[in-house]
Amino acid sequence: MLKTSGADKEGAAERRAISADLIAVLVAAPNGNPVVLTVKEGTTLPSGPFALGHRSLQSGLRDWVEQQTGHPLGYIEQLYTFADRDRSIEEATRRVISISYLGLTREEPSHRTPPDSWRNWYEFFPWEDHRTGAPALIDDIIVPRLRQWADAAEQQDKRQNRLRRAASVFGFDDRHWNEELVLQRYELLFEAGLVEEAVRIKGGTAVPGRTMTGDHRRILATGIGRLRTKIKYRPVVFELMPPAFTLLQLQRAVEALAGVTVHKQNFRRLIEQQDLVEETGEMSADTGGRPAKLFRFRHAVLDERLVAGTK
Amino acid sequence: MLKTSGADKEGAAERRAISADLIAVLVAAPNGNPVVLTVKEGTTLPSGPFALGHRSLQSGLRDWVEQQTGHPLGYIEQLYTFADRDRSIEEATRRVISISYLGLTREEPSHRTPPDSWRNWYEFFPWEDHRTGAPALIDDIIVPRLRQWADAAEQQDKRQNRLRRAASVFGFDDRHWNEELVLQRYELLFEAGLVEEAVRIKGGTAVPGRTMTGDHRRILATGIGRLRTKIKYRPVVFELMPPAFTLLQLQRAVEALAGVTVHKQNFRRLIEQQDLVEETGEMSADTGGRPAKLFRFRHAVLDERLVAGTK
DNA sequence: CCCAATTATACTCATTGCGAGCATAATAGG
DNA sequence: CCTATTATGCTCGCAATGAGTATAATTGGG
Repeated sequence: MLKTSGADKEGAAERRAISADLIAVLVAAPNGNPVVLTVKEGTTLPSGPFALGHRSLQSGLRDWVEQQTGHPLGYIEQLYTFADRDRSIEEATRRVISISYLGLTREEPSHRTPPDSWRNWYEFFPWEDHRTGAPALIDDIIVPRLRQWADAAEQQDKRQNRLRRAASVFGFDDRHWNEELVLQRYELLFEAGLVEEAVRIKGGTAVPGRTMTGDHRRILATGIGRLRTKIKYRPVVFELMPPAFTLLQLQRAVEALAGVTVHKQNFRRLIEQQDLVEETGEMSADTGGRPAKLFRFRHAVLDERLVAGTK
Repeated sequence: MLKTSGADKEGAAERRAISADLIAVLVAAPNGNPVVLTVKEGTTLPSGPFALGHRSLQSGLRDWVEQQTGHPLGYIEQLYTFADRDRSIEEATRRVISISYLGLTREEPSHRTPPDSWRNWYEFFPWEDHRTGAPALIDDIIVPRLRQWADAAEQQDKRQNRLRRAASVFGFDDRHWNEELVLQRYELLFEAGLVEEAVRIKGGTAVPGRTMTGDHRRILATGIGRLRTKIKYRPVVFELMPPAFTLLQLQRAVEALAGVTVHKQNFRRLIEQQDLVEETGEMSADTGGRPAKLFRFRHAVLDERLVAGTK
């Protein structure tokens, strides 16, 4: 399988059968709405074959996105490379390697893209939005069905195990909700046969939540989870913000991504004591209450030190 | 470059030119020695073509490693996928995608592998071992040469920028050392022309530190950095430990990976309050001082909750 | 013009986590 | 018996953090 060196002959036939795709999870957050770019009526993440023309994966992705959306891509990060044989049916003889990326863009979804191609990502993961408390669907549907699934195991210890895992990722039986475990929750639901993608294979009925082609929803879950982790220790939210913003707008963006609310005063304390922003001098009028100062991101912090994030 | 769908015809010719490799960063820590598996006299990481026969990348890697070393692979994590055109010379017409993995193994490097194929990883990164204080080579060689490099920039602000970056990743000018920035330090040295791999291209002379083939040292840096981050929030060190160990042995393993020492009492407090281990009932005789209790990892914690690591 | 609703912003307080140190216990080896 | 070495228990103080109180400045509706 693995040899100690790269160049050998017998691998040549196999190599021909390999092709590579890029898959992008492109995120924006116009007025506190967490959205992701999709194609084909929200069923598919934008992707395509990886060609030779580009210097690197990142530059290829960046060029393509900027051309498609007309907006600069602020931040790019590689997510994961998938190459499992069961990714799709045609791969019995041919292997597709999919390299997925997370990209953040500052701008409002615009004219260049069809209006419905940016989707609120909670359509795909309705159980992930806890900004107004835990969604009813968790207690009403998900937890009971996970309990059923746990009970269905043969051995005692396996039942316990399933229940513990379920409780720990979904935060019931007084564990608390950890918003970063997006992928773990999706995988648990998949394993329990509660998402459409699993139903296709094993049968049964899924819990609510829009499905996607192939394993795209899993890739999206990976991206959201990664982003939720990242905002806590790197100032990446600013890649989603307009040049000037109020602190509440910034907070709303963080909350949109994290899917939980934060304490307003403490949020501001954190942002300010880290010197992440500076006042523009202007005020925002349309806050609906007392006018708020406008701030901009201090780009200098990126050089000064390896800074913490927003949480 | 990217299309909205995977299956199109014009990409076919290009696809044929793509091949995929796996590259492994395999780590062990026999008696507090951080070692990595290498081939070709320590110049190369084990790697080989990625074949179609396996269900997934991970299972392929696992099978291969267990067969080669005769020891089970405790933990596997994908590191990064490289596909930049300038990775090597032959790739003008053919693109090699390299998928790199980090793997941890519990056992002592053994009979199955030649004795020198496990190398202390600080041979490759002598500036990374701060267990007995900052290595002299940092103040004596690296810092002066980085200052030279910073001074060599044309514009004032670029000089400042370089100096700030250098100070921040290498922890001089009273910033403190952040052991996680392994990759950032390597990349800075590369950019400054101070590692052999850069010297090959730009000329000049490198600072001490064993070099590797192609970009293997960069991949190793990625792996070490990732592992240093990971041990802080996931209990992965235990994958490197024998079934029973003293708390000091555990601490030495953590220190070996992190490259810094930790406060003994606080370390124990942390381990115990997290319920990561349980007493075996046995005592270790050969500690050289007061006998120490032997502990084992509580595997149950992996199900119970998403636990923190050792720091 | 006043009042309710909404948002901004300044402080305070208690708890926790964590770095750092002191003190004591138990062994080996000379 | 003394010293070196390791194990282990405990305390102190600071910094970060979660949560609440109080006050200021708007808008919009009666």
